Amino acid sequence: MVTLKQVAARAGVSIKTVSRIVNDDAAVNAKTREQVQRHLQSLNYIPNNAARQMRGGASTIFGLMTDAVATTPYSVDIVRGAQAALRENQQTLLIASSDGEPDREAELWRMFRAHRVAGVVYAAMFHRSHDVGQPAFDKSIVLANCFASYNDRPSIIPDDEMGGYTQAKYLLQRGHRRIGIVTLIPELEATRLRGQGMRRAFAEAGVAFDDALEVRGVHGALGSEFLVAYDVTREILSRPNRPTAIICGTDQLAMQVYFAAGSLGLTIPDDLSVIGFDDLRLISETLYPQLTTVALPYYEIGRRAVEVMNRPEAETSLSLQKQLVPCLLIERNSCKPLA
Amino acid sequence: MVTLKQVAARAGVSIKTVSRIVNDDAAVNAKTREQVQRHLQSLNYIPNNAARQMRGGASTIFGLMTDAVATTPYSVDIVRGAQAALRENQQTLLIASSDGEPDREAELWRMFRAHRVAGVVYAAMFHRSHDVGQPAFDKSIVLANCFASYNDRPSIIPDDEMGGYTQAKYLLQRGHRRIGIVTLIPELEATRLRGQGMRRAFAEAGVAFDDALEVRGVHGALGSEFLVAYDVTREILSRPNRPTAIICGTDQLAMQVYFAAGSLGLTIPDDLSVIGFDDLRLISETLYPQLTTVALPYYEIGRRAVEVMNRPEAETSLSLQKQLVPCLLIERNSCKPLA
DNA sequence: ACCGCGATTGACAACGTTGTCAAAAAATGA
DNA sequence: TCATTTTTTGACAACGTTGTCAATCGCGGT
Repeated sequence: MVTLKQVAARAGVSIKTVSRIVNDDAAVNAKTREQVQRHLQSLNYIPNNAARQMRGGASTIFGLMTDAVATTPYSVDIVRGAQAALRENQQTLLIASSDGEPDREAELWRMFRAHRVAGVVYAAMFHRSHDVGQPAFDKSIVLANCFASYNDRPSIIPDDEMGGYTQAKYLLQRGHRRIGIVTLIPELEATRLRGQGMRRAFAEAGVAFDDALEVRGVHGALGSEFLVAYDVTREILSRPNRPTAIICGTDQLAMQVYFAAGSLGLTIPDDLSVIGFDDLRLISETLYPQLTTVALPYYEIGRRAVEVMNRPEAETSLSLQKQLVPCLLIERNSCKPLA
Repeated sequence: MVTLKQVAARAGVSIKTVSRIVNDDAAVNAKTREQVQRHLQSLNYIPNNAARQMRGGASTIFGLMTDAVATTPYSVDIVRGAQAALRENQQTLLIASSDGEPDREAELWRMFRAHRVAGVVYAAMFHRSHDVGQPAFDKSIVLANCFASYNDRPSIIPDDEMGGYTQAKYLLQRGHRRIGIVTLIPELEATRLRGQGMRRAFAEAGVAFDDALEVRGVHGALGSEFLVAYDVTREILSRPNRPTAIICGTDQLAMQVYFAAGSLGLTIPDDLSVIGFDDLRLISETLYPQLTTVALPYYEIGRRAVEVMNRPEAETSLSLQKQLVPCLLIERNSCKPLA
């Protein structure tokens, strides 16, 4: 690799002068600058980051650690969002995934510290609580899609309560009263919050919430789930007074709801309205008819996480500790007002 | 951050001695070692990678550049595979995405060079041809999911020809003769190769290939596609002598085929067999009945890409220039032998 | 010609690490 | 005991960069 020294030798000036030009630093004679620049070009000089960092400058590398569960592929949008924010400042991302193993996670922290990263985003693939056991890490840590149980770290999470509220309100406003709910695993923070939001919407609309219409669409422990949405949906749709709409915990569940409805001869949205969650475009835009859903703002979460990290500590006031990112409605064709 | 110097001062030995212990290098007196180790622990020393690298050691950072189109979320498995391979050697990954912009791509190459990465994996989100315009880069570059048109770089790609062959053979072996094909955009390398593979399977089985049953399931240019699989499938299923099975270019297309079949009162797999491609678990395992499909080996592609990069140049013989990774059949419940 | 000034340039140290080589200490053999 | 070998340790340089400070240059004013 070409070094300043080599360029300096070729150009017949001192190392420092070349350095100045590279960083377009202090005043350099226009003529010299031009000369040297030519050599920089022709030798294809690129500054050595390691040397720069060692010299004491702020590191431009950030770390991103995920607990990577491959079942939620769109969560990588967190990474994309983070990269977009980093890009603005010419920073880069060292990424690694712990696969959920604590040993591996400790190893990664060491690795990040070895690289002297300027900060770390810890991104969970499910909205959940997570305690980063790294008091030794002196740089900023921001949690994305998860939060510390002691609330002692800034964290960026989706506003699931609002998401549930939005789902319910959308259907209630369109006249639906008997609304089925196919939920995710109750252990998930998301499930709890969304249920809360739905109940708030029902209360606001003055409609009684019918617990009997709320069923689990997923069974099994986290990590080894299996879907039962097809069966349970058939069941609630076969009841005497069947619901006119169904709220789903995931677009994936919505997919099974579509099939269950089809198997009973019900057409969406004419006979049944369906609303999803996540906006996995792969599904929501492919379903027929396309799915009205509430988007999980992964991209925005990643973006904000980096933004918070780049902000001077001072600004990271208490009010920013836990940032909620809105979950917005994406209207497509799977819902219909009740005549 | 704690340095060797600080540890040395505390332990009352020279910097070099501490260095030796950190790298459990030459012979060090057992007693000294133990003493110093205690201080290393208590001060929580972690070697500074930048300094190490500057000293001349091989860089442990690799670069991964993607052209990130968010529509194929599972392609991130390439990243996961790469990380798995890296992990074995304590190496790490600097990732960045060009978003398909050449300017941005050039910028990223500079960035990778600035960090003196030991090699770069260029991963495309679609199997396609790509020419890395970086002759200046002296480290190894491996293409993943894409290949150089001059074939001058090692590249790891899915064996799409075999994939298409597998799809067709699977159905032919089960007695299907009239087989519909819902394809991707013809511009894709994958489309061409799979078609080739299918024709090979038909020829081997002595069955005439009916071009009339091959239809496009996607319209529009790359990047702004829209699905028409639902409509075209309904069309071919409405013909007098309708196909008994359908081969899909994607699980996503298969999803629409399911809905098209349902809309005509056809049950899968009893009235129609369907076979997909990609094995997007989000879809293939959620469809009802679950989808038999051919897996795109993204994870393996990523793993091998790093493996090739870590191999000394010598071994990268010509035979390795273009590595095909097999696309294996994942058997589920969407196909049925013809009675 | 001389002085002083600003503009331009360069010598040198330092960042944290490790390879090289020599010095010091300990162990061995006579 | 002393010479010799072996083990253990440390001084120093170097990697590529930039901050500090001093040196040099050009030029206008006296």
